[in-house]
Amino acid sequence: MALKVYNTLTRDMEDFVPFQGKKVNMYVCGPTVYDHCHLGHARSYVSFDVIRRYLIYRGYDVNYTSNITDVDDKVINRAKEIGEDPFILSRKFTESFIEDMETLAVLPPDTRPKVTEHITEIIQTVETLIENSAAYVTPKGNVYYDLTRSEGRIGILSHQTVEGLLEGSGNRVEVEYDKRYQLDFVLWKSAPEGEPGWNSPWGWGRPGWHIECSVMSMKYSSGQLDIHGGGMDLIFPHHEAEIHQSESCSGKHPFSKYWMHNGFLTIDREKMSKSLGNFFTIKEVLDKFSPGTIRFFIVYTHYRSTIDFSEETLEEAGKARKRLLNTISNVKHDMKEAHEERNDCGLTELVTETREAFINSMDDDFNTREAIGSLFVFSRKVNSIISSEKPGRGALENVLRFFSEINDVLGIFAEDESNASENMNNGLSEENIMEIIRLREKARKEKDWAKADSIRDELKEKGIVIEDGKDGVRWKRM
RNA sequence: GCCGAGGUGACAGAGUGGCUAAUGUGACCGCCUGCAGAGCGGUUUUUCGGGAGUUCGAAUCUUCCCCUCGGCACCA
Repeated sequence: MALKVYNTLTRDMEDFVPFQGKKVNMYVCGPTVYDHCHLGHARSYVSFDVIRRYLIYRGYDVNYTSNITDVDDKVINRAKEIGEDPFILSRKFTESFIEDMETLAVLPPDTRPKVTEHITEIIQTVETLIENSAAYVTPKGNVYYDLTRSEGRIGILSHQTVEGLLEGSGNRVEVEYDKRYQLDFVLWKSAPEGEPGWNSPWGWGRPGWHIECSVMSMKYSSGQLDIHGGGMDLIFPHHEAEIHQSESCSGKHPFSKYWMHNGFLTIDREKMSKSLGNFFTIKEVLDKFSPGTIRFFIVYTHYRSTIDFSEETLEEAGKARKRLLNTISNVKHDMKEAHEERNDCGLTELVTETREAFINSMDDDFNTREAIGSLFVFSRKVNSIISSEKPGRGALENVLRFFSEINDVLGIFAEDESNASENMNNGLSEENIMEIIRLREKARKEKDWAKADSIRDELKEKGIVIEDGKDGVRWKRM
């Protein structure tokens, strides 16, 4: 079965066939860094991270670019509000963003271009557009894209008619703009001296929002993309503007072969966004939930569906994920006592079956929900096998290797957690813990329950959970 | 106004023509246990917003109706 992808451009499921063989140029619109990123951003970048990882898993050579919009009216306004230098502000939030992505196990892009480092190229591109008579300069020093150049192609991505678009924009005519046609969009925006900006052939100013993505995506690919991604809110006007600009500039069609858009994250069914003020930053959510839980929460939903955020849904995700983590830790535990003998107990076949199911689901437009569903089945079966039979070392290793293979794609089993019982952190070494557990065992033998329980409580406070089982005591870090 | 998404068991959420619909949470039972928690095993929902139709057969296709939600140049 071939990999299928939903393409916003055609509104259809399509077989994924890149322009050239196994090479995939992928670009995902990055954040405007005027504040800490919120969970909605996490949703987008984690979703595309999984898509990227899966393509790699399937043998594609992925070149992944994701930008940082580090100059923009929002950045400047925010800086003004709090009396800070806009460039210092954007650098600070760029760092915050990168830190969040690392925490959530989002692989760093191959290239992470910043707008401020591409001003020359942006100006060149705008010049090219003017030369191609696809753009015009106004007396005020603004440059607009001339949409009459895209006659018949307006609404190509948003699937709206010109009338519909005009009507939609009717209520909010931007009077301060001096464009010829209501739907024209700005490529270069003149700015008063003293405001952040750059010199250009049209005077002091800044790039418009859309042009940067065209410039950077084309620069770091072969001029055409296989996949262009972003949040659904970017479909119009941002991504559509990119199509017009890029194609007018390069002459290559299509600018991007596949357009992929992730669904929103809502709170009480309302879109989480900065402008509505109903957002939680990634850092805020990290105070209450582990990175693994947050990532699992996102990956557990199909990337195009809306996810409604609440503490309950995150808690549920955490519990669900724990089931899988438990199997991993159970298998690891058994490995210690497993013999070399080749007692497979059907595990190898189970792994093969599950891998097949996983790939089938993921091939279907990255259906992570269904893919994870098959992992739960796998998990249950493995638990069942290891609790009733004694599989050999090789078979257990095979299971662990499979989990790690899955983790390469989904990134939901952070090593530090699944490995918790192996490592030492929070002040207590394994030795120490074993020592304490021996003390408690002694107390238990003497039926000194009070003492045993108090030791248990004490360990719990330090984040160590004791489980009295059939064959001895197990412990793990929370 | 224009465009779009969707209504599936207590909840969340897969499934888009065919064995009385995954999976997770919850609930219940059992195992384990000094107790507890955690863990493990099992059980639970004959049902897919409503009507009509197509079909040997539909949650899945067609049509009508009802309802919810999102986008429309700030936005992941």
